[in-house]
Amino acid sequence: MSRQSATAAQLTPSQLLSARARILESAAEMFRTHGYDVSMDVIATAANVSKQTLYNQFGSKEDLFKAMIADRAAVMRAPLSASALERHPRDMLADIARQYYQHACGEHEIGYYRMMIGASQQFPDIGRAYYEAGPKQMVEALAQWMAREERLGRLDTGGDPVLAAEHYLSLVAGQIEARGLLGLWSEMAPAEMERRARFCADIFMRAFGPHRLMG
Amino acid sequence: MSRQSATAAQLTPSQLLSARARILESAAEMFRTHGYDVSMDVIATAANVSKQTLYNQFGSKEDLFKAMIADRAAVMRAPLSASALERHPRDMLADIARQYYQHACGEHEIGYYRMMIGASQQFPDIGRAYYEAGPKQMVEALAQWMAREERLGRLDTGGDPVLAAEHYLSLVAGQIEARGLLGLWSEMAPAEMERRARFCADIFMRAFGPHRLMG
DNA sequence: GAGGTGCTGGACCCATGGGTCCATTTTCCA
DNA sequence: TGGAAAATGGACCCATGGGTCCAGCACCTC
Repeated sequence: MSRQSATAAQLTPSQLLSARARILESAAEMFRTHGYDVSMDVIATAANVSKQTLYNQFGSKEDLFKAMIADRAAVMRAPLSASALERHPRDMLADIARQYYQHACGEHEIGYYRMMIGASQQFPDIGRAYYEAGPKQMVEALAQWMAREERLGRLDTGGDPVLAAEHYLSLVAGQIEARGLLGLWSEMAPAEMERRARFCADIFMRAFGPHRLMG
Repeated sequence: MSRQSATAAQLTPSQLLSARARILESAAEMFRTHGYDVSMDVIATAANVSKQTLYNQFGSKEDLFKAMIADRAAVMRAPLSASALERHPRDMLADIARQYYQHACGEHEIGYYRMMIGASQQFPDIGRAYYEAGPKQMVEALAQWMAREERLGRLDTGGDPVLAAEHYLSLVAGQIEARGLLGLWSEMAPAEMERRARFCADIFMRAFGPHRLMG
């Protein structure tokens, strides 16, 4: 009885990866969709791997989970493309919002976020790791950019670019993220994304633009 | 062998409640701190009740959980006190932020929120119920107030008070909530709360105040 | 082709936990 | 005060799931 992978014509892309990578990929998917409660059997089946191999590669469920987190963290990097830094702040900000709406608030990413939140109760260090690999990186990158714009006289954050950056990201994420975490999917249309992105950028510029009305 | 409750002098407050209320209270606490995975034995012990009583009152773990949600939802009402509606918007807004920082973003409330997020994966209808009993109520109450203020000429939300209300709440919650969900506790000092509350109100007024600079 | 290495699948062990049962005790109300 | 109703606690059933073991098979290297 030859295994599936013996029939070369039917190799799916994931089967071409090493066993370890394949396991990590499947584990991420299973953890994301089922939470930490997925059984190891399910993960093994999804990875098209025997349970024993799974335990050979990763000593325990906890270890597998942590390895997967570390693997995912590497994927989450480079959130703010350093390109096009010379555009007008309003355009840059709107673009950040657009990117967020297109990539970061879908069922996929929110699923990971939800999983991290659940896991951070069981494994406290995981919450910190996720925060520092994800949200914190975005805040810092944005704050640096804002500080630069402030020196150029194109923004006025009142000397606290970090707080301003946090506020902008909160503005963008808004209730969207909260609704997603609770499983309420609103299926934003492209036009709606565009509207919200512009709205966020406008609001921010009104509050932090160079010609502030009041001190 | 007399039971604890027979010695009247040592009755704790929770023992004075009816069995059902006591169970709900303990269940909420256990679910909050341990997630949905707490065993029924632990809940029964915490409620100082036998397992059988627990199953007599609530048919199953799932039913108990849902009953607890419903019970909690009733507690979460009345987030925006209707009093003092005639104050200056800036003060009103700052006060909302203050209330949030003092009550809604502590370990306790965030714990419930985290639990809901976890549960909404297992029981999809719970996410909606929680959202509608909690965040949505706040958004709507705030939006109504904003619409009123707009008619009075003291705010200018551009005709979308709901979006403005969502934005203000996002501004207030900001990264605080995200960090709390991931188990990162920053222990905000009162002075810091005050600073953030004022900052939020100021920012909002700059963007949505009556004398807007640009359309 | 011999032999080591590693994978497979499937049986297996055992702790946990949802849920039930029941003999006994407590409580409550007539 | 007596009896029904409800609570107790502790044994019990059984499904699930983490983790192990093992006999066989595939592959790779010398």
